[in-house]
Amino acid sequence: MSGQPSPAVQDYLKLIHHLEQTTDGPISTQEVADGLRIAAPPATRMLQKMAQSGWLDYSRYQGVRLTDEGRRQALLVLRTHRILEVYLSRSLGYSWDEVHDEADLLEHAISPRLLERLDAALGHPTHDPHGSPIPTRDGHLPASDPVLALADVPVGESGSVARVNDEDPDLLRHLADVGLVPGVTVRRTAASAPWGTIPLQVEDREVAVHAGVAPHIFVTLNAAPEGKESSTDPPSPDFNDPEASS
Amino acid sequence: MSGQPSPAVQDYLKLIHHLEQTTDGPISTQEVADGLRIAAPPATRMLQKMAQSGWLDYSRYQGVRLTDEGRRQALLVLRTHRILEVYLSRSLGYSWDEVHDEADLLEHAISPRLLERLDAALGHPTHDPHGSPIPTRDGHLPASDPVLALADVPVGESGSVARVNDEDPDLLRHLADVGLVPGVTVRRTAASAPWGTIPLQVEDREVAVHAGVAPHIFVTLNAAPEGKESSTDPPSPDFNDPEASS
DNA sequence: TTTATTATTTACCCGAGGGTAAATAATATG
DNA sequence: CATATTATTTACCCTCGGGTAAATAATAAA
Repeated sequence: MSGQPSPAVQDYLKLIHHLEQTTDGPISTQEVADGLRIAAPPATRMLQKMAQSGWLDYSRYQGVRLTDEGRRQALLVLRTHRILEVYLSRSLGYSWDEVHDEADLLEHAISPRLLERLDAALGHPTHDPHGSPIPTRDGHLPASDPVLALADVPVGESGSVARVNDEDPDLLRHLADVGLVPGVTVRRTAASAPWGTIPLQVEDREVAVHAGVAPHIFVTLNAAPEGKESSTDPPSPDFNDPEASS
Repeated sequence: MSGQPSPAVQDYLKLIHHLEQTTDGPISTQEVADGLRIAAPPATRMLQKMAQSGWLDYSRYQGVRLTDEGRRQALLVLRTHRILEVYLSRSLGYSWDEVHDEADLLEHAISPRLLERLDAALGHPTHDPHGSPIPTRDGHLPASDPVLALADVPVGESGSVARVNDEDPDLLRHLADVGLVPGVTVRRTAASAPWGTIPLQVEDREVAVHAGVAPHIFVTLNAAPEGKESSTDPPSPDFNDPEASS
């Protein structure tokens, strides 16, 4: 049903997939309209049409859910987006707070062939610069290790930064400044200090971040809960290395 | 007037500029419609609208001409297109017969910022892989040396390939095969042989091309009309090096 | 110079994807 | 439980950029 989705449909699919990641129920028309910064009526109409095309399950007044085919398409768009992010970051010197907007511009214009060329030139990266996994060519997300928000890491425990929230460029710049990028080892050295500050050990440095940033950083806890013992090192496959900041 | 032209308007501007290169009178509605592979009526309507926006001079039944502002815009699109061609060719291993289509896909999506980054990364190239000059950032074409179609080069004369027609991928593949790429030295060794074949000396090799290809190759004649004497070598500034063929 | 041919234009239609205003369903509140 | 509020939907509008059919102007041929 419906060959290649239009750029607009791709944007809807991408957004709905994103919203489904952080919501369990169906996605409301309102959330979609807000996310795309358009009015609700055109969103309703588009969702109905996309349901007819088989991308969504839609029931009046109840919101939408991606179908399997819709999810596959969404993941293909996401694959394009994230490969472009890696390319902009690694090959063109973009900092990781700049890549998102530029990838949004390019993701609907690039040919499948160029995409695969970029992917190959990059050595088939598995994660984007923020640590988000890159879906496979056939539209599936490989299962990833369980992660924990840094806010929920118990005091004393350490782990490896797996992914950071990429929605706020200001946050990304700050994280680059303090060295909280995917792949680094981080340790909660103490309970939250007064004035909402969280003391951390990032690699060898002691830093303190505002409590508000902790929920946006996701780590994989180290196997050994105590001591400096690190059993096997490579839980981080091929993380890229976004430069510090602009 | 009219801030950023839409992708469609950009395509019209680019085509009209191209047609003006090989036609002296105004460009007819028919030529535009044919060039864009659309029907004449929508072309008429669009040309009228573009005239209102100040891109074109249009008079009923008489065809169109680019205004200065229209030409400037067309050259900016061409700049984007050609820088992308150089990038695809040099940095991503595209052969010179593949770059055109891919550049067409990307030229409307790339941000000005990324474009300037590519331009800088390439060292501000002055010509695309086919030898066509790249317009400047402010939308002007630097004056270039006079060229002569290989078909019009007198027997015995030699010159340097400045530019080749980039409209036919098959022709481009053939030219790459025989080594007729921008920058090489070519010499007409004899008059056209029978069966429409033209004998040439390309660098050190003797080749013969079909007479039909000669009008699509443009050379700058060497100062010295005879002998192997080549006065000063660098009339070709920074030509890129498209690989042989796929 | 009249006529046939071709190019151009006008007057329409279409789908895509935005917008508003108003009706209706769902939900929260008194 | 009745009512106020909010979300959703329907019914309509718009622009953009394609399309056809038919009228008209320009041009070539008889």
